[in-house]
Amino acid sequence: MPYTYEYPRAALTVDCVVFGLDEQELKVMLIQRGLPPFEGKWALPGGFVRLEETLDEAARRELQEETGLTKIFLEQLYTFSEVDRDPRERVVSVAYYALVNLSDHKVHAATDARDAAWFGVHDVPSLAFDHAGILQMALERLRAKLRYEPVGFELLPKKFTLSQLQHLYELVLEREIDKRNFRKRVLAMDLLEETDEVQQDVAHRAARLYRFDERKYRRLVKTGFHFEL
Amino acid sequence: MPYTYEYPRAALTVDCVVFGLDEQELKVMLIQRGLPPFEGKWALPGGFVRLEETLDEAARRELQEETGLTKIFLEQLYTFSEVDRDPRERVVSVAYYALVNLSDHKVHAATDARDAAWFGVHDVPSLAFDHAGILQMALERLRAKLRYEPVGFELLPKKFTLSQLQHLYELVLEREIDKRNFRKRVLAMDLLEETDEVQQDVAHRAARLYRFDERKYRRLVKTGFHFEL
DNA sequence: TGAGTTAGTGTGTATATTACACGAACAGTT
DNA sequence: AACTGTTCGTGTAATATACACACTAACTCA
Repeated sequence: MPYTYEYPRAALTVDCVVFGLDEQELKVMLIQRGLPPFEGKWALPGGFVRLEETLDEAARRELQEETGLTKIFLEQLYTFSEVDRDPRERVVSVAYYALVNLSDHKVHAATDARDAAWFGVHDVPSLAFDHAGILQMALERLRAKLRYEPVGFELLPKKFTLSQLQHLYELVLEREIDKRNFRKRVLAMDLLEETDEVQQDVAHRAARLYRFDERKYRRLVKTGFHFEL
Repeated sequence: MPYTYEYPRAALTVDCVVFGLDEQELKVMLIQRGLPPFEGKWALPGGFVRLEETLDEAARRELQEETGLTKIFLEQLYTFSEVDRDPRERVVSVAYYALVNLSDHKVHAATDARDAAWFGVHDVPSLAFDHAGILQMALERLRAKLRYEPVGFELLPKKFTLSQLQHLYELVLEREIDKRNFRKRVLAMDLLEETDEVQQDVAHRAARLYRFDERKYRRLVKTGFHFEL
């Protein structure tokens, strides 16, 4: 069943840059393409937008279909529109970036992807389309956001230690942070709730677990509070 | 000449939020629609994206066609995709925001717009489509950017006084700023070049004119410098 | 020459940021 | 039971930054 229009139209896709945090590294999810163009190449998960869904919905649906990820942090990044970015025809792609914590979400490849896998952000293979550029922009955005919005917690389990949090900041921002000053600043914001639990199964003194109090954050924002780390 | 596709496609448009600065107020450019839907209503300038142009190019072309504005600061804002945002059919719109200085650019309405005019941002009429939401987001973005990127200069003439600059910050951020501290901070960044000219035709002591040194800014950014006001 | 208006300037105080090191806690090993 | 290895958790002093604040200078116009 063909669809006909008076003027030519670009195809519209979404692409997702999914970041995850591992003990040692910031990772990004890639899928190996099972279909042309760029068959066999690694690419960002994504696909065509349907007429009855918004872009956000399309991004979530594609993530679910291709990687099994659901209910994760997802935010629009930028819309890429170079005329020749897809060799087949004119395709405009709205890029999203997503944050997941690797301990809670196991990834499985599906449908039109041969395989899905995590790559260290400094160790990604050559990518299909203009996906390298999209990844680059997503990284810059993540680094910027981390400083003035509490998005980092999305990369950690619900309960985490202050060291894990610091480690995350060090990995993403690629600079060392002083432990005492970091803890002072974080706790001074009064957005972390101390739980009565500690880390399990570590071969050294166990660290206290904290939880990010998102309600409190939202309340404070309305009164002019401004997150900053 | 019809264009046929295997799957249905959304139409793709760009919409531009053009900000301008007047002595008293931050203004936004609106056009009065000359065609349905929303005929006669005020709306953001914009229109359909052609297959042979990028989104940036489309935004610049539409601005040129509808308002005569060229060579202005223009940056992508967000892509809006609510399924029913256009009553005719599915239309996805990529929003841009632009900054112009009113003294150098005179606006004239054209083509499919009945009229183009500036409105104070706190005094806009009811707008077509979801343009009120787009304007809202553009304002938030402008306020945020003003603080950590030197975009404010785009709203001023090439040579301006420190008072004009301060006035701009006060108008956009909607708070008063201490004169001495503001001048200290601005000059400490060492990005303004003092000209040997002063204001003309004022009925009081004339202020010195300054110029923003964009080259210097770009150079500094590469070495890790971070604008902040 | 006097009135009105904006330009231009410095200092002290409070607050925030930085740099920095060691004893406590716990698991595992001998 | 003692020892080893590892991470946890904590405070202070020095420095830098942010803030509050008021008067004289320069100019136009009546």
